[in-house]
This record gives sequence, structure tokens and C-alpha cells, in this order.
Amino acid sequence: MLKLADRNLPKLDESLLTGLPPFSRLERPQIREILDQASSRRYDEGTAVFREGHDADRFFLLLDGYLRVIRTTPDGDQIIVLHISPGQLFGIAPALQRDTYPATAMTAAESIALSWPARLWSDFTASYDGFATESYKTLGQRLGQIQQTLTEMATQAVEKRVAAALLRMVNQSGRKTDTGIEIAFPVTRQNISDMTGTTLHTVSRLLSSWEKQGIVESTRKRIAVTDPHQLVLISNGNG
Amino acid sequence: MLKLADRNLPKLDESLLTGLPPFSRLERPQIREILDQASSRRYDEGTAVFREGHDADRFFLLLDGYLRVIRTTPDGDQIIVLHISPGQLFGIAPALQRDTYPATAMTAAESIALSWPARLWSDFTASYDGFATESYKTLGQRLGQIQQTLTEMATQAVEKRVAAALLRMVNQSGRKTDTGIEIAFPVTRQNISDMTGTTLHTVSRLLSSWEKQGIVESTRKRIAVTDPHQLVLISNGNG
DNA sequence: CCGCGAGTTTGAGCAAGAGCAACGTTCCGA
DNA sequence: TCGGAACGTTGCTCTTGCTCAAACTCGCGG
Repeated sequence: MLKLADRNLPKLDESLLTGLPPFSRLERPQIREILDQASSRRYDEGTAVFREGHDADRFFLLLDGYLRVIRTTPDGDQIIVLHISPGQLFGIAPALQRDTYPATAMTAAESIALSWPARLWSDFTASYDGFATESYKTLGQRLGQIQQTLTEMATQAVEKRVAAALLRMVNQSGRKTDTGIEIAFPVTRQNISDMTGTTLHTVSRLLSSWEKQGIVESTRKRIAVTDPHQLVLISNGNG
Repeated sequence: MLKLADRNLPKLDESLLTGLPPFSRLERPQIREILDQASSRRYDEGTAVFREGHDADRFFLLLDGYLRVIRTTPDGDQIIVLHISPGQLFGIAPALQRDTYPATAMTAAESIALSWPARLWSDFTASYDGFATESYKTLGQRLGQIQQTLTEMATQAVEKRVAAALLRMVNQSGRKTDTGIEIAFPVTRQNISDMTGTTLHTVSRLLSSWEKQGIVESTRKRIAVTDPHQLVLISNGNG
């Protein structure tokens, strides 16, 4: 159960949801209804919102921060399936008639998420025009992205996979800085190796080499791409 | 457009759909309605039902046969994302608001499929109780399976991946024979390497070795597992 | 029944990248 | 300000499994 301190006592503002795809076709009173049924909670960096195998009793919307969706193998290896950005629904196992979550959601940075009890999913899809359509659209995009990652993993050499992983993070969360485009959340070499099925050693060597070539800049846990075009070339094989 | 010869002129029998998950809660007249709007078509082994990138203008139900869902990379490598068995919906891109198919569907054996125009999807989910629920449940399972494959690909050595791929095919389409459990559709070494991101050479070596150990039996394009338990051990690392 | 083509087997060499080890650096909290 | 933990770098070794090459075999169509 959520502790009292975790619930958002001052009323949530309607502007939180307006404009987000699942709610874009709704009027203020409907958004009000939806918000009144939501719980809001803040999560420190590196904590789990839910874990693989646990009861899928709620579904979520990320308001602020970034999440990693992670699967762990029986022998402890883990891989990052995808990242979630603000405004996206996640943990929608209830929509797929699953009774447990198929993966773990970890915060990559301090985050804030709304959540609703699983049983409300069918209410939402029935009552709110466009909610189902937009949610399943998101799901379709996510499915496509995972298939994309799968094909990369199966056919591409490590260097290309790492380049592609960086580009994906930049596209999803890139912030312009004076020197390049920075990934908006902390990323370690280990994280990148978990996205690409390699080791942190190999990732470290690749980043060092790219840094020498002026393609990326990185401090500990922070990565910026200074020459995205070059990275695209690498990810397509013309390194 | 479908040619006349492809349409099933004698009325489709209602028993084709009864009992299949998406239609299990429906009465005969509703099933009649659904069938009357369907096109039926037969496909030779090795032909495409639809191709990646093409207009997602229909969705399908496999009545008989087996399909491979395939993605191809820009440089011509291809990987088999999953297999479709009789009774399953496929090509449901319309349900996910996609305007093109994200993958190609090839017949692994001679097959028969029904299909409906994409625009009917929303009619079906609105009119037929349980159709949406069951369809999205299938989708959820498929998503989970792809994530599973992705983690394997990223963390497991080739031998384990191949063992796991064989087990998946056996579980999905295994037919008991006097000597073991046979995969119900033709499978080449190349096919297996396309499922596991390796080469046909490596697969051939593995199968030869397993054959010597009495774990599998294979003729050209036909594979049977004689000792599934042993394969499970291999796929878990205790080779 | 023959011949061809698609699929398979096997060998040898080689390179990508994993594993291991040791050291360096940054950050944070006491 | 100091110490330690977490993260990163780099060199070396060793293995996995890919590449290339060549021969083999099954099964089908003519």
C-alpha cells in the first residue's frame, strides 16, 4: 500500500495530462476524473517502480524522470529492454491481461509517476474516447522498437549496436548543450553494455576511441554526442 | 485485390472459429457474421502473406499451416522473430494503429488463412464481447516472448540459444512420433540460424553433435527431439 | 533412373570480443 | 579533509564462433 506521504495531497493540476497522447481528445472534466483516481509518487534514482513477476495490480504514467525496463535472467545477467520518457504510459500489463509484470521498471533518474489500479483500465478504455486507440498505438511502437533491437542484436557487430544504442537514447531524451546533444539521464558503461549485450570493458574502449575522434564527450555517468552524423555512419557500417 | 479463385465460394463452416480464443465467447450468429466478411486463401510453402513496409490493410487468422514472422535488415540479413500456429491472429498491425506491417509473414508450410479489411478491427472490438480482450492478451504473450528472445540473444552463448529455439518450436508445434517429438513444419539449419543470430555452419555442427548423443534426430528439413529433457539442460547451461 | 539443385557436413584459419587483472579517477559522505 | 566506494581505463590472454572452402547427400522433376 502507498504511504500517506506518497500520495499527492494538493490536487493534481489538470495541465499535467493535457496534450499527452492517451488523453489528448479529452475535456477538462474527464481529465479531472482521471486525476482524482490517480496516486502520485516520487522515486529516487535507482529504485524500482515495480518488479518482474510481481502482481500487476497498477498501471502507470511517467510525469517526470526516466525509467529503464529491465529483464533479468535466472543466472543474474540483466538487459535493458527499453527506456521510458516523461508522458509515456508504462507497466500496462493489465491491458494485456497479464497478472504479473513481465519486466522490472527502474528509475534512471529521480522520477515522478502517476498510477491507477489495474481494474480501472477497462473503465478508461470504455469511457474515454481515444484512450484505447492511443495506448495501443504506443504499444505497437514499443513492439516495433523491441523487434528492431532484436534484429540488431542478432545481426550487427558490437560497435554498431553500441552506436545504435547511443543514438536511440539521444533521440529519446537528447538535450542540446553548447558542445553537443546530451542524454538527459545518467548512463554508465555498464548500462550501455546491458542495452547491447556486451561487456562494460568493450563499451569503455569504444567510447574512448570515439572520444578521441571527437564524436562523443563523456564524464562519469553523463554522455553527450558531439557528432551524431558520424555515429549514424558507424551504426550503418561505414565506420 | 484477391482473385476470384482465392475466395472461398462454398460458405465457410462456423466450426472453423468456434473455440478459438478471440471468438470463444461468441454465439453462432455472430461467428456467421464474422465469417461472411472474411476472405479465405491458400498459400504455398515459402510464400509471403504480407511484407514488411507494405500497407497494413488487412488482418489475418491462420487456419492451417505455419508462418514465420521475419525482419530483414538494410544489408540483407534476416531474422525470424517468431512463429505463428493455427488458430492465431497475425498481421494485426491495424490494431496498433500502424499503417504498414512491421515485419514479413512467410509460410513455413502450405497454409490457409482468413483475413478481414483493417477497418473492421474497430467493429470487431466494439461488437464482439471478448474479442478485444483476447486479442490483446495474445499480443501481450507475444511481446513477452520477444522480450524473452531478446534477453537470450543478449546474454546466452550460441549453444543455449539454439537449444532454446528448438524447444520453442517443439512446444509450439511438437507432434509425437514413435521416436520422439517432431517439429510440425519444415526447418532448415539456415532457418534455425535465422532464429538465433548465428550461421548455418554452427547450427549444423551442434545438431550433428546432439544427434550423436541421441538428443535429436533429423533428416533434411525435418527435426525431431528424442530427449527434450537433455535439451532443457543445455538451454539452462548444464550441457 | 539420372542429374541437378537445395540443403548439409566438415575442416582449417582467424578475428572479435569476453574474461581477467591491475590501476586510475571521481564523487560523496563522515 | 580524508577515506572508501563506485565507476572507468587499459593491457594481455584465450575462447567462441565466424569466414572461407570444398565435398557430400538427399530428394525431386524430367
